[in-house]
Amino acid sequence: MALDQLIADPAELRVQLQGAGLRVTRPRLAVLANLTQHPHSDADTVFQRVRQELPTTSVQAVYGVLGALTEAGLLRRLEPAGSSALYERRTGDNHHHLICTACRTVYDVDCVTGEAPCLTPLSTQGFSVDKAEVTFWGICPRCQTAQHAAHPTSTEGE
Amino acid sequence: MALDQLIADPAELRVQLQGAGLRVTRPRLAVLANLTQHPHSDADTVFQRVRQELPTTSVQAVYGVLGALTEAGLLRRLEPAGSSALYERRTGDNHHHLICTACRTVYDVDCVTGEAPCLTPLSTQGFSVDKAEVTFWGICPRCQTAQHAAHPTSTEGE
DNA sequence: CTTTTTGCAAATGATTTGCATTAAC
DNA sequence: GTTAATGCAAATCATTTGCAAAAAG
Repeated sequence: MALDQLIADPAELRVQLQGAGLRVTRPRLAVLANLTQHPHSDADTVFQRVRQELPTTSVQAVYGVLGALTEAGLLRRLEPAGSSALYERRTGDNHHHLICTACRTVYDVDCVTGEAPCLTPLSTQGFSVDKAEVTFWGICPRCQTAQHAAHPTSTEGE
Repeated sequence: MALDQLIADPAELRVQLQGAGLRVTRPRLAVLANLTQHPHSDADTVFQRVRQELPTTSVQAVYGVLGALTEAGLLRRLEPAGSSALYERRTGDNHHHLICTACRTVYDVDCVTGEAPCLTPLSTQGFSVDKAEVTFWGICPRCQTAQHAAHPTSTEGE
C-alpha cells in the first residue's frame, strides 16, 4: 500500500479520492501529486507549489484539502515539535521519522521490526492504544560535514 | 534523578535553579512547584495557577520561565500533535507518553526496555541520533467506560 | 550597582471560521 | 439541481518580541 499510494498518475489519484468518498477536484489532485514528489511539506509550501499550476488556489483551500485528505486517510499529518504541520502520502505502514535538528529535513525510517512493536508500550495502563508516533532527532550527514546549518525546504525520503 | 526532581520543597527548588546557573525568582519557584503537582500542563494552565499565589505574574513571564527552565534542562517540553506545548519536571530518563485522544490526559510510560532502545532506529542513514520522542495515542480506561468524550479533538485518521 | 527577569503591549505565524460563489456529481 | 468545495476576509490561538521598570546577586 505504501508503494501504490506514491503513484502520481491522475487517473490513480482520482480513484483514490473516489474510493474515499471524496469529490475529485483540481486542487485535490494537485495537492496529492505535489506531495508525491515532495513528501513532508507544510501547508504553505504545498500552497506555493500548487498555485503555480492553479493560480486561483487559496491558502485556505489548501488547508481544507489537506485536512479533508488527512481525515479520509489519504494523507498523514505529522506535527514535529517546533514546526508547522507536515504532510505525506505514506499512510498506514507505521513508519517513523528522523528529523535533522539543524536543517529540519525529514527522513522516513521503517519501524524497528516488521511488525508494529511501537504500538505496545511497556505498561498499557488500561489504555487501548491505536497509534504510535516515533520521532528521532539528530544531525543529518550533510549538516555533520558542513556545520552551516541552514533551513532548506528540501525533503528527502528513504 | 527522575525522583529527586519531583521534590517541591522550596529549598530544593532553589538549589536546582542555582545549579543550573539561574536566578531564583518567585515566578520560577512557583512554576516548578506547580509542575511538580500538575505535570503535563500547558503554559496557560500554569499561568492560571501561578497567578493565584502571585497575582502580578504575566502570561509572558510564564512563557519566559518555561522557556528558560526547559533550556536549562530543568523541564521537558512536549508538543503533542494538535495541542499546545505541555511541560513536566521528569527529564533525562527517556520516558514516553500515552495520550488519550478523547480527554487529552497524558500519562507517562517508561521506555520499553531499561536502556534507550528507542534511540536506535532501524537504519540511521548517517544521522547522529540524540533524542527520540515516542507518543502512544489511544483511549484511556475512563473514556472507554464512559463514552462522554470531553475534548473530541481528533487530528489524524488512519 | 550591574545584570537578569518581569510586566505590559503589540506583533507574528499557523490554522480555522463564516459566508457567498463555484464546481462536482 | 443538490451538495460539497472553493475563494476571500476576518478571526482565533499559542507563542514571541521589544522595551522600560523591578528584582536578584
